[in-house]
Amino acid sequence: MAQQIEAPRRVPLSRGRVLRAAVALADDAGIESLSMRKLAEELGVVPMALYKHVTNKEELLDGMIDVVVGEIDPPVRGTDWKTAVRQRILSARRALLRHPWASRVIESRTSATPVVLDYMESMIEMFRAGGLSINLTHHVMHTIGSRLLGFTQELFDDSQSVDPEMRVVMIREMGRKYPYIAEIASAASHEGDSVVGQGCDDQFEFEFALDVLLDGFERLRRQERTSGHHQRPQENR
Amino acid sequence: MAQQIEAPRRVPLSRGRVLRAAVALADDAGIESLSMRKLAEELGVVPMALYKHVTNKEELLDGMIDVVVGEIDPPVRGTDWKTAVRQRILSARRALLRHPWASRVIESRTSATPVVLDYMESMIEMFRAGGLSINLTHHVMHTIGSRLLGFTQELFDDSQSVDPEMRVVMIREMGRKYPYIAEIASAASHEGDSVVGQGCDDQFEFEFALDVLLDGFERLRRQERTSGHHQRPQENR
DNA sequence: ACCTGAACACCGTTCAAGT
DNA sequence: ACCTGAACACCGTTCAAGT
Repeated sequence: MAQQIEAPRRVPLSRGRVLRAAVALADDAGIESLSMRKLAEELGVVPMALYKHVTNKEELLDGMIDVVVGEIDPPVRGTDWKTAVRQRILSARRALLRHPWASRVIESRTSATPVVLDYMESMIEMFRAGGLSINLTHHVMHTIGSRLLGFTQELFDDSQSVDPEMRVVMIREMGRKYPYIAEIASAASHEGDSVVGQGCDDQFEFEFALDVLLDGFERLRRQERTSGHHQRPQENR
Repeated sequence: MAQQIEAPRRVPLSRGRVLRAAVALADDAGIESLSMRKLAEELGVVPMALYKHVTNKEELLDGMIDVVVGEIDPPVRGTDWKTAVRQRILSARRALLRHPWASRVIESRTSATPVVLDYMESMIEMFRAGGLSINLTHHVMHTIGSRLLGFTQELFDDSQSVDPEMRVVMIREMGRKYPYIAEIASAASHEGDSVVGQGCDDQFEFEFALDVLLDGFERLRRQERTSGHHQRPQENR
């Protein structure tokens, strides 16, 4: 009868369970504290037991990305290509914001998994259905880059929150050496209603950039249809 | 007299020498084999000696980025803002291509060094001098993101070279599950003269994307000047 | 055949002992 | 006061020994 009490969580390990536990651990404790050893401990298992379901840590990370990409909504039907693409990418962004570690892990990936390829395939299909040529779609995919999955490579991380007073002091301080940066930082503090009083409205910036791109693509698509062939945005050389 | 022979390279360590050695080591052996211990060995020094010139590995990486950013040409004078920005960013790209590890290290950085802030400050100055408002410049900086330093966050790494025959086989193989991706990959193989017969012309793709963005910014700048205030790219909501 | 403990070959960094 | 060897607290993964 002691047996019943002793081994209660004999849920057998599976790839799915390993991946879900890894995602949960990264969500809670941060990606930097996700190690094979800690994950094993979390699952009440010896480290080497993980290697039965995942060949190494790289593949574990690949699998975790697959979980996140799996959360992206399928394309909506019955609208123009631009609206459909826009909505899908914003859905991807929502998935990514739920897992703050995901964008950094995606950046570190060296090759795409089948799940990621599926996503890319269906995004390409949306552009092609919208009437973009193969070549234009190709360039569009390169141009949109990581935004396709709902994030942007920002040059610096301004996500750390500082209280408004402190922020004003920092901006004034900065203004001595970097007047132009300070000007922007200061303007960002007062701008829209949605800005909480500090830093940038990331969602606004993301959508702004996305719309610059989509509008540019639409313009190129129209050029293509009238001129009959694809051409560079402008002759800039 | 043995002394003269024994200690020939008594060049004293300095922050500059440490950073330059680190850059050289990363260039030669790859960023993944840059460790404090190996760098110390390279300099003929005990690991702990490095910590006199660099407080930890993070700061070493920051310093390495500063070396790369220091290689970017200053802005050219006497042209319109778009040409000047374009040329500067292409110079940044050249610096980055000389140090293939740099873009990944930049991605991993959490805050900007003074050298990087200097660069950003002078880029903002270029947009402002071109007549973009503070707010528009702000959004432009977010939109351009990592391209400001000459690279793009690509979703997958197609840099590994495969011989053309192998490539054709891979594309056909892929075509079964991912017809749209294969279509693009196949088109890319035959496209321009500059394409070496496989994969994408990264330089073309970079400039294409850059021009989509710069043209979009110029359009918004003109809108601003006629309407008197800044507005979203289009009313897309 | 499966599972797993110990060990290997590394890390970045602390710290106390040596000069 | 400076320098540095050894040690600490981790890694991911191999491998051989145990069941």
